[in-house]
Amino acid sequence: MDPAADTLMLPVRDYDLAATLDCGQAFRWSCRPDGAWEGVVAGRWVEVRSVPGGLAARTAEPVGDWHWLRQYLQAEVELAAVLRTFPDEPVMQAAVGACTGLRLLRQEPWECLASFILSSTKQIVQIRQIIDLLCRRFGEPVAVPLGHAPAWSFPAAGRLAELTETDLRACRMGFRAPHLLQAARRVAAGELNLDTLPALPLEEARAALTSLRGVGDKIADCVLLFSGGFGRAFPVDVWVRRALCELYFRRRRRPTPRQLRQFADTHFGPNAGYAQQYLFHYMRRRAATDTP
DNA sequence: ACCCAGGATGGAA
DNA sequence: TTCCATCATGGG
Repeated sequence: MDPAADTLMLPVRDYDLAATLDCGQAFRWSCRPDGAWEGVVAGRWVEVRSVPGGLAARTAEPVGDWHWLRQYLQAEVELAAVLRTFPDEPVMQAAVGACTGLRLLRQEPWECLASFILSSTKQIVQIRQIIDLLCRRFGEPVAVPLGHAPAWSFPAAGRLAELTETDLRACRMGFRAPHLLQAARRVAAGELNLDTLPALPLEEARAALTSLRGVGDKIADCVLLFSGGFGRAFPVDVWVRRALCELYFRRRRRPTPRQLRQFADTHFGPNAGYAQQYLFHYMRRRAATDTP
């Protein structure tokens, strides 16, 4: 054990690390053969593993205040209480039954916004590759355990703001490059303050985000749900649309985006975003296992 | 070769 | 309104 390392124990039950860290809400985690997950949060390398009674975390350097990780993992959330707010119907029962322990993280706003700007029409594997390239090129090296492979922070908005579109395109992000660049510049200039979004009503926060080029309702809701604490934000991507159409609109005409929004806003309750993540994970897992 | 991916946008029908 | 092409890139 590295003498410079620091550890933290988080008592929690119903926390499925694999489902949570690898379900498309965050893109920087990797699972080691021994089952531990490592990533970079708030500019620190960190390893998290499941242990009897909860989660155990380890950093490369001493940590005084663990708030950054407690905030990120949201282990104090009582999952059972969240699940109880879901509508009592067979679809949600099946979705919850398929992946107990799936949780929502509370991510850093800029990394979350930038990541989902890069997510449009990309598979999760590719999103991870793009973000990895971006961090290697423009992030800051962070301390890692002795002998460990190097790791980088997620580049700050101010760092990306000083780049050119060509620099970003070199990270294989294609037409998303100008979108990311504009977002970085507006955030760095203080024209868009991500830290104040959580205090706004959902509609206003969403409008602030969709004022960015390349950010529509779906990406905005990802940012609001995964980093802003908006429990009712409900991102509708291809998987969730598929879930809603197949599981709730079976015998009806193909719903318009407007109808889907209306349904999502009224059917799933105060933790609609949580329900959405269960549907997302449920559909993806089904697709992965059903097909030969 | 073809279709699809945690989309968004502007213009045509 | 709804439909459609386009954007860039890589996996299956």
